[in-house]
Amino acid sequence: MNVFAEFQTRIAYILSRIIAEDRLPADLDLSRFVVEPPRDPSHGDLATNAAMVYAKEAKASFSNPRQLATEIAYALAQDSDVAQAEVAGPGFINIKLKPEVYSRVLRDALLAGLDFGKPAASGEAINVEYVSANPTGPMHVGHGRGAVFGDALSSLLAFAGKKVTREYYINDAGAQVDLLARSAFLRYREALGESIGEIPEGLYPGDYLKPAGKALADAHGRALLDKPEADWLPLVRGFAIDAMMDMIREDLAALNIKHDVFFSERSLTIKTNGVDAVRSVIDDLAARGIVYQGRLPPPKGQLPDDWEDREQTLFKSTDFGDDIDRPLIKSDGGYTYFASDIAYHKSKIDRGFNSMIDVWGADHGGYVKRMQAAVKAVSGGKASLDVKLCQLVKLMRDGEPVKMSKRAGDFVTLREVVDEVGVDAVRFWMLFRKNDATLEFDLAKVIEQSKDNPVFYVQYAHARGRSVIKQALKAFPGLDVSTAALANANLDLLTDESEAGLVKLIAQYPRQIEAAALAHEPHRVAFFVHELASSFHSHWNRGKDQPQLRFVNEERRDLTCARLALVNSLTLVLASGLAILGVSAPDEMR
RNA sequence: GGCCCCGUAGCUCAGUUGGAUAGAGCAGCCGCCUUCUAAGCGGCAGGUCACAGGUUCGAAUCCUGUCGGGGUCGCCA
Repeated sequence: MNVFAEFQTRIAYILSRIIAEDRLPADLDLSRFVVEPPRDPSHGDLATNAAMVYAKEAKASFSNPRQLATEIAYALAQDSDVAQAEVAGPGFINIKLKPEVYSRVLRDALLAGLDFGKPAASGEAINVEYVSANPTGPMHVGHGRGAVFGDALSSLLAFAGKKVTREYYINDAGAQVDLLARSAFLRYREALGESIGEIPEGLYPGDYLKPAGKALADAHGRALLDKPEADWLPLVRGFAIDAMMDMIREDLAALNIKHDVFFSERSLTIKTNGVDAVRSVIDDLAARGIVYQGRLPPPKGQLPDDWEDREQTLFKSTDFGDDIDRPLIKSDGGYTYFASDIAYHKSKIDRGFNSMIDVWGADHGGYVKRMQAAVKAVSGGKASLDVKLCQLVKLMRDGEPVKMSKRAGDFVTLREVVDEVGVDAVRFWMLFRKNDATLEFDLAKVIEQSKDNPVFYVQYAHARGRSVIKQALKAFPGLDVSTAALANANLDLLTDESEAGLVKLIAQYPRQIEAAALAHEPHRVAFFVHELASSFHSHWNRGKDQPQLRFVNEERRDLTCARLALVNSLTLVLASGLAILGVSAPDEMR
């Protein structure tokens, strides 16, 4: 039950009656106004700006917004759930609900359990592509942010009733995987006892390739040593990519992240009937006249020293909102990354996704417009692509940046960080920030189990709630604390203002979920559970000075049950929110 | 130079898609454990929402420009 959504509907109905009387235009967009909690709680439980939003359209029949507001408020006051509806300021309508509405919400939350706040499933298929780190080495912290963000966003959307496919795009087709293969081949020779010396500049020097080299030696003995590169490269490449993907999957598993689909870029360049998927898209677009041969102006600012003005195959992305047309074929005749990316997104569309989200690093920001242009072109405007850019992670320790050696292979891996601070802390910390703001990740702070750390703060609230229920069982042995039983408690006994505040916050959960899912912003869930935890801790502490407010009251079984109902639904909402974030909700923290 | 993101309290950040008197947490100061977990709570102090215009009943939020920080700029991925 979402009281905000319900009143949105009821107010829309009131407006439609006014429309029926020809006092508002028939084509009024009834989704323009909002119903939200007023910033100042003394204003009531709900506030709507409906009268002000439609001020212009109302001019003909109403002398000012307040007059329209007065009429809506009058109609609202007849609603059996409304205690009071009054006009304030320039035309706000403040609504006070009858207490039993909140009893209903609470009962609803208990019975729905972890499904509370879940809207009716729309079943819309949505593809979320995230991580997509190159299969050339272990994941670093920056990858981790995108991974956690994409995973939480997927969970959020799934909770909001979408059919979510979590996808990983393996960049296994570029020059970087050939370098990987050469690097692995060196490790192979090393495993066979050769002294390989320093890894040459440009290859991947990390020790993580040693096991792959060893495995190659075990599988092929000395058979590859004397062959020319052209003969061993595809084999070693495939082998090394598999090894790297296994490693990346392990890194992801350490963060409880799983993908449904691993999509290989290389598979797009495999020919069936003489044509590969990339060629086929280019041909399609060319047939429609939006791929052409032409010249690009040289880039502004500093000119690359190897700039060569030449005619090339261009996609007319300017027709679809991009600033410049984009090349599809490299000077060596291979496809550009963009070309295969068009084929890749077409594959998503062909697989039934009209709604796609890509999670990228901020360094790919310049790529967003062309990709969206391509999706528009390929789908004929039917499909939409939202790109979420995750900003840099600044890794710190005690306020000092963690030094990362320039020499590759010596960076701090995601795995090291997870092992040091734990999954819950990494995930929450990365989600407790908007994706497009840079993230300061201080290992010392993240690991600190204290008030300084929002992870433990929220988890503690959950544990504390569970503990209250345990304590209640001591005072009332055999008490039925199942959600079904608690839903039957006399919830009207929750009359204290601070208790009511908690219930009202719980009532906001469905609305927060809806907004977060709509905006593709999982951080809102993190902030919401934090706020809920804060209100709970605050209320709990009131019981210190005012023992009559404590949850467990040995003389009042009925009151205790009502309060346990509150605590129970509160822990359910915390657990639900934390589950979306992929953070555990422990029953105790000692 | 073009494009994208950011600029809110000393620091790290929220701000319900344009709403009412801009909020948290740290850091600072003053309090609270014979209390269902003090991993907690209450209070004080802290602001020209970078700047200047514009849009309207109403702007931290939208538009234009300026300044500052970051990213990116044919064939890398």
